[in-house]
Amino acid sequence: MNPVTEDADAGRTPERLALGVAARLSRYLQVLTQAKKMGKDKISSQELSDYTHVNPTQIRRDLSGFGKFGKRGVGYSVDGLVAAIRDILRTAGQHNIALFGAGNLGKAIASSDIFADHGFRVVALFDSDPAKVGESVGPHTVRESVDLERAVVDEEIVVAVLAVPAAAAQPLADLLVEAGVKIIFNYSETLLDVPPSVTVHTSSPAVDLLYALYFYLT
Amino acid sequence: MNPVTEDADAGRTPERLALGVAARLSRYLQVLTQAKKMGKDKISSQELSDYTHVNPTQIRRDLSGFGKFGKRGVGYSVDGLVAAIRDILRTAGQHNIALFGAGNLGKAIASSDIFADHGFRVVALFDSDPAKVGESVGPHTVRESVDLERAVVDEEIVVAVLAVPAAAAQPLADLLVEAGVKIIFNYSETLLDVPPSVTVHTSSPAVDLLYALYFYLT
DNA sequence: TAGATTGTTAATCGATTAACAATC
DNA sequence: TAGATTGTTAATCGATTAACAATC
Repeated sequence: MNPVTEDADAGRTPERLALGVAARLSRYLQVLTQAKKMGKDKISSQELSDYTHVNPTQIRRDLSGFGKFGKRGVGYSVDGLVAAIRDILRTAGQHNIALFGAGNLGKAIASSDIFADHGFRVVALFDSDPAKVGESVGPHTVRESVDLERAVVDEEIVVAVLAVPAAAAQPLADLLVEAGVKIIFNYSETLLDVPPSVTVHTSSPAVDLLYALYFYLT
Repeated sequence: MNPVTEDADAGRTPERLALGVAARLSRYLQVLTQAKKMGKDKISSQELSDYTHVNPTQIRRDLSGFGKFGKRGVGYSVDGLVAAIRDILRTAGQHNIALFGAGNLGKAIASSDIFADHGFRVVALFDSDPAKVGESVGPHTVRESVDLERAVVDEEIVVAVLAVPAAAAQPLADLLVEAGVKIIFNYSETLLDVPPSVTVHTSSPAVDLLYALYFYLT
């Protein structure tokens, strides 16, 4: 039940998705992945709305722009929708991640399957502390950052996840840019300066919390 | 140099901010906090734009709706703008957090100052594992969850941060709702079912990554 | 069939941007 | 003064929503 039997995508979506649509589709995907784990087979736009806080009409609208994925009176097939959204986002494949920092946060990420569920595979774990090199963390062995440039090329690493102290973040980012990494996921608080061709996403739980708090306090 | 000398806010912003505005103001605040750490005194809308990827005109527009915080030809005072935004978001005070789970992730959060920078104070660290109770993590001592309900009331806890295994998340959320917690910050992958009066924010780095990847691949 | 839920329209609302005078 | 950057307007564009026929 492949939702796209012809290679018609190039014709249908010649341009990028609007930022908002891409963000929402990613969120639907997360909920669908969890719903599947919980044994759900079908899901309605109303249920998706309960978990994402996106208006159900808008969910149907977002999806219907790309095809008719639902069944009236029934809802959407969880598997079918996962496949459809992955196709729309063109992120159906496997993507390799390098993880930097084997402290508490690095270990937490390396041991979790939060990335694996979405097709991201941690293929390397680096730490600058010689005492940590060689240590085992989950399925990984901590490596020296000296291998960095070769690893990026050899292991086709597109994304670097930074779980390092604030002071180490910018120098490391510079090395990563030079090595050809295109997306840096920054868990430190530092503001990173990189060329425009590289995307930095800084994780900021405190910002999310401020935002949630505003709507609680008002 | 208090940007709001009269208590005119009630008159000026009788309603909630639009969702987008509140989200963006939170992000400006994060950048400003970091800029201050880096010793910056003044900042322009262009610089703010470089770090937030928000259009500089929109930044000025967002801010000018609440007052004239900048100086033409100069920019914004970092300190002044931090105070102004905290005032607009009404999150100028201290807010108490309870943290659940003293595993790798819980330890990482407890030791970080990522929340402290924004006025959030971790006042309690709980773990259900008796072996961990009593252990020291940064400035905290791991407590038993039995104290939960009393702690929420006595220590005025508004936000609970969940760094627990997926299987433990929903039962814990049920307890927290009963104890009167209003905001749950969920670091597990689980979809949590809570009453409408409680806000759940599920952290999903993989979703953010999918989103970033889409714009890299296209 | 009866009930439920999608797909889609039409209308509104808010977000976004370019441009530029005001002014530090 | 000259250069820079804000505050603000006006015009456009996309997001959001209610409503309902189509149909499973």
